Amino acid sequence: MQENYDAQKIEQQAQEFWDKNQVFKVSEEPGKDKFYCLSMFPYPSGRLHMGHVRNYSIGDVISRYQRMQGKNVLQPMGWDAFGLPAENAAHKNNSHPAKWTYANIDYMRGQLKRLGFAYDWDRELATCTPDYYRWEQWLFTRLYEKGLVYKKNAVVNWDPVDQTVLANEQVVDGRGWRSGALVERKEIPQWFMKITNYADELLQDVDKLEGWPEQVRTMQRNWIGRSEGVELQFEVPGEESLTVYTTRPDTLMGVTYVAVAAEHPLAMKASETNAQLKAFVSECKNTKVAEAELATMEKKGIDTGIEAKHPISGEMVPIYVANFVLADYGSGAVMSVPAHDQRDYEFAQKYALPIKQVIAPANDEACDLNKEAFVEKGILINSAQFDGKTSAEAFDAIAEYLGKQGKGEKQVNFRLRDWGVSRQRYWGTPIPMINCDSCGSVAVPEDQLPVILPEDAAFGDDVGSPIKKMPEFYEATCPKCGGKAERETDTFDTFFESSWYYARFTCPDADSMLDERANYWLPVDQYVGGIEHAVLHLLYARFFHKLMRDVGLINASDEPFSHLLTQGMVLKDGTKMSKSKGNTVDPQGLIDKYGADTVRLFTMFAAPPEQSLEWSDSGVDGASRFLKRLYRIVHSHLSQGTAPSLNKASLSDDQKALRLKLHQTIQKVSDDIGRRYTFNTAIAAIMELTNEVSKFDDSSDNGRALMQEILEAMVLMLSPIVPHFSHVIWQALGHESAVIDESWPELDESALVQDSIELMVQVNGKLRSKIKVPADAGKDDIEVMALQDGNVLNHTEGKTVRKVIVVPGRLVNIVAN
RNA sequence: GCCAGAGUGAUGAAAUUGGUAGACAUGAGGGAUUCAAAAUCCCUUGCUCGCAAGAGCGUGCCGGUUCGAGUCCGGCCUCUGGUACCA
Repeated sequence: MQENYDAQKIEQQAQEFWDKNQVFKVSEEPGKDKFYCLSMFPYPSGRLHMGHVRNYSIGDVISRYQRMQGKNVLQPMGWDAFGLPAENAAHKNNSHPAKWTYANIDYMRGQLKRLGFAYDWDRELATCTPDYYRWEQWLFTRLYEKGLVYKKNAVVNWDPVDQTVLANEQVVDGRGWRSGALVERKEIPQWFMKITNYADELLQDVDKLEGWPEQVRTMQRNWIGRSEGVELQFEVPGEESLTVYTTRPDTLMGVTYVAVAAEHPLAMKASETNAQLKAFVSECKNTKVAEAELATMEKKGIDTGIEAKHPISGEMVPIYVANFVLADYGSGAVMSVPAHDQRDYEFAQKYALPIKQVIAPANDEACDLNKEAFVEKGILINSAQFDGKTSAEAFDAIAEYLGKQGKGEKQVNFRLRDWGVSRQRYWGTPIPMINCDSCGSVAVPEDQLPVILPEDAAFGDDVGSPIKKMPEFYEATCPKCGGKAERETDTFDTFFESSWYYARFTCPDADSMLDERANYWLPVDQYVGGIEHAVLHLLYARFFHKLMRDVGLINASDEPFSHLLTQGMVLKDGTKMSKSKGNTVDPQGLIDKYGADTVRLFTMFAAPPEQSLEWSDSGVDGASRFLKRLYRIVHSHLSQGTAPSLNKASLSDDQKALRLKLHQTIQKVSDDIGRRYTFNTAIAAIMELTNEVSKFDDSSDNGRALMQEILEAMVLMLSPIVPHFSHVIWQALGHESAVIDESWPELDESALVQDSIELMVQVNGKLRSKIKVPADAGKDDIEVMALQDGNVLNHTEGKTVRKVIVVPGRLVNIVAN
């Protein structure tokens, strides 16, 4: 063994061994417990950033730990390769998205290999290859046949100067980021997937996800947002009735106006003869298509001059056009009850609309309608025949009344909207549809798939998707009538690709979307990724899993990910590290300077995985110091020759104490890595043990034997975290085998037995002393010992002891006054 | 706005089920070693008072529950993520 720790050399040596012996390659082994550990695959943005290193280190630690538990572990890696940044880079560099993407993949693959992650690289996939995306085109056409896909108009951000659709992040202060033009909302036809058909199942199955963090389950539930309410109609003389949905039908008698979206047909019609209204509708066009924008902007509205008839009272109420009503959600119209809804209240105050109280507080709750709306439930007043009913009773009574009149009925509603999958971009999967003048939308037949994205498209500074200007791409023949038709030039939302990659990894070379191998490996046992994906990506992947199940591709599971670890963000200067913010720390420099193991160790040590990690360059030194120190300890131990075997029966007190520490450490580290996933405290425990070991100077046979036992256990426990270091040290410690094939160290319960333990003694909840008691001491004995303690007597003198609380193994609290 | 988190020394953090607040590490200060430096090793390090023993205070803010609260409850403040076309 070389005297000094040379990370670069050791890491090269370990990696050559892994490569040569193909140790990460894995196949189905029926009869052996499988463990599928997946880290969210990266978008190939150029270089790895610290968030990647953190994410993949976590996944690798879990994978290697599970392998040491004897599991058949699958850990794959691939590339989420379609997306907007590639197009932006292509425009900027006058290059091509494909070229940029593939170059990034090559570079980043090298970085991942350099970090020593135990991936089965034979399963690598990139979503921008036809071999991959053809199967989602195939699924889409199947779903079209099943009626789960449809086309409708939806609003996008439109840049009137560049004549292109903008992503929300491309809209800065209401203007296009390139042109600076005021962005307009524009309705265009787009493809949708009926995720709402699965809303009930997606919601109910959240209950099954016991291996998920509670916060993510809550976010999923809230996002789906099931509510029970009533859908009802307001007649509009001479026009179509307005349909509205409310979760508070008990407040129906308090409706004083109705609001519709600017894009609503009624608004459009009224604005034809009303210049002021027309100007307002036009102004409403200048808001970005983002919920946060709509929710925080100043609420404005204008009277259409049209009135609607209240379905119960028959009174006429004004119809307003309001900028906060979503056109493509629900019916584009809402009823307003200013007395019992805060937003309606503020709107009514602003436009001097009547505020009619119809709910009185049931208890002594505050209700001052001069100050704010009363939003709690209560007892109905001013509601004709419904007066005196509770809100709950009125809910049913009003729904029943409306039902009899044919003006409404109870309805379950979801906040979740259908998934719009069309993107007006180039670098994505072509949507496999053909538009025929006589047949309408026709799916591309299976034998004509894949629809290949032309990678030779011209890509200059001209914005917009080049395939929209490529006749050789869009000119097509209608599969139904054989007539001239046009191919869809929109591409899929990139969430499409990331919604099923986890399944494709089980059979990346299958000549169908999935084959039987999927049922062996799925579901993913442990999924690891950023908390930013807590809602959308995870929901879409759950949806896809159910879709693939329902077309018969998966039969053994209803959910894709049984355990989820949501890794916190790596922050720099208090904000997310990301390429778009330009505050990334390049891990490459650290790897070059310290080696992969130090970078991995520091990343795991700096914070628990679920917590955000504020990056600081200092601290990496500490990780490096620890490895050097441990290396020196091993070197010095080995320089004394081969250690004899341990005689457990004749341990000295010091040896016993150190062996206790060792097995306490094994117990803690096993729990921290195996159950808690708190790698930082696992490492801290090993560091503590190292500190004890370096104070231990004992060259007796049993001393050296104990040292060997400790060093071997430490190397095994560290091997998931610093695998190169551990690979080399393990062999130096005299083993022929590779550490990656070893089992996790075993706990010796007998080493944990202690004769006496220390208890804290409090007087009135304040720590006053510590006492040492026999491990098997009874409560009464402990109480007596505590009360006799010198400093305890100082604090109880002149007082009466009222109560003594003994918490076994922990503390004694004496209550005295 | 809404949904979900977070807030503890100079810094990253620990405290797992309501039971020693600050483990482990960084930084800083002091010392050893060295011609010198680097590296390494040892000691000190929440604040205040005290020679010391020890005492008081201390986990974003205000209040509550409890023998006991960083942890539970109510109300705030600040920051972070998501908010359906960034991924």
